[in-house]
Amino acid sequence: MLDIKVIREQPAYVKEQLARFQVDAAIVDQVLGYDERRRTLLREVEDLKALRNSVSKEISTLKDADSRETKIREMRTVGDRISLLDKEVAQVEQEQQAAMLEIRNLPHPDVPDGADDTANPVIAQEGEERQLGFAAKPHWELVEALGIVNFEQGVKLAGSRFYVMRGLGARLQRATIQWLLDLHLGQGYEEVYTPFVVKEAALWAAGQLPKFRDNLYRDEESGLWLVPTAEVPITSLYADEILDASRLPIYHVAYTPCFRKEQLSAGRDVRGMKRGHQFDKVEMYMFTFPDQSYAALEKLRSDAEECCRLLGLPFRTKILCTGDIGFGAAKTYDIEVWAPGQGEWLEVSSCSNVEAFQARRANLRYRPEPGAKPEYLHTLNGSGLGLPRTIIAIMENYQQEDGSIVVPEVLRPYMGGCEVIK
RNA sequence: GGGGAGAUGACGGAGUGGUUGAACGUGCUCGUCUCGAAAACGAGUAGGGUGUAAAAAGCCCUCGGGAGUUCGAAUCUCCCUCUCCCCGCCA
Repeated sequence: MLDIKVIREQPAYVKEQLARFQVDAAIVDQVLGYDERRRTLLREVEDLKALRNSVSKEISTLKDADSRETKIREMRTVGDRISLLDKEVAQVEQEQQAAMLEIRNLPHPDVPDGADDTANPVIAQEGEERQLGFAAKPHWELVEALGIVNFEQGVKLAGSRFYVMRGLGARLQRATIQWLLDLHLGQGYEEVYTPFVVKEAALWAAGQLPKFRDNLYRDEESGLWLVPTAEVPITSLYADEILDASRLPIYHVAYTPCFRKEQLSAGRDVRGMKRGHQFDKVEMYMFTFPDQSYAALEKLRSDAEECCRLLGLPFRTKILCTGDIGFGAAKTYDIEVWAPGQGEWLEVSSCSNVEAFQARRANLRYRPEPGAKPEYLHTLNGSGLGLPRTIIAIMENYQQEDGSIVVPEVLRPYMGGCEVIK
């Protein structure tokens, strides 16, 4: 959510920035209209309440029954007017809030214009689009031959876009999660384990709602939603709280499964494990002072890149353009790893500074100094890393001509010393 | 699933219709005292909104959440949520 003060004071700037996302300026005018009306109503109703309060006090001291009756009758009328206005205020407030929740975050000056993901500039790269000395196979062929992933069983259990991992495949996944968590612990993150279902409010706070409603799984009976990313529960970890400045910055890392309906056109990304309705992810998340969030974003990015580097995967980092950056983000880096079997770069991490966008939605603040007014803090999130794609890249990069897969050295301790999956 | 108790400020804990945004205690901050500390004493210590160039003052709202009664509600009524205890059931 944007700061209403910024909208009020710099509407032209807000409109201009939103225009870069093809967002109609009308929504800004709409918000301004609600805001103006709300404040007008507020002034009137608050004056009346002040009147009522003082007269009520007066009534309690009046001895004379007649004048007492007169005042009470007067205040009855005032009370009616107040409840009428109160309802109007509530109505306008709700409309204003609803409109505010629809407005995306404003981009950081670094964010370039661009139509879609093909316009994201590459800003760093380590490693090449490596060619193996033989015909590289896509991962779905490798895993089927090795019997470590079973796609049919996934379909049998839950339908398309689900799969079952088994044996060393399952273990490779578990090892990777474990290793990633341990790595981030060493980078200064505190591990959290959260519920995998959350209340609706958490989805609004994180900015998943209203936009991604159709992509989320929900249990009607309990009103709980399956998390699409650990970012959602972590954002609300401290919602409605005022954190002491001494606690900041807070860095968290969490493993969760992620559930997304991903209603894509049939035929797109259907092969293999690249895009399922359920996948695992290790997520990094930061709560920082506003003036430190961009330095934190660089740490986040470098911590994510370190995962790729240590796994020995060629990777490159892009900065997302206006056509690709997410709803809540002010600036985002995507990290992609090379998958020689499929012959494409796979996005394994997305690191974003959302500034105060989520903090406002989650009512998440800190107190700069004892006695000072609370301020919204900044939050950042970054995958470190997304699992199936990391595993895909591992399998496709470490495959050998005979179809076996060498286990990256850093993962071997987590695989009981296993060096090759064959 | 059945029965009972409760939800007040950072914490403990008063308060059952009229200067109670809230006694009292603890904690915290500042000051006095002290060589320094402790103790003692004094003062201060919620959030939001509106207001303002920005502040401040003033005003409004907030005693789990919502609706209601009333001139006036932390105090009365209804609904919801959550917490705790007992019984049953089950991983």
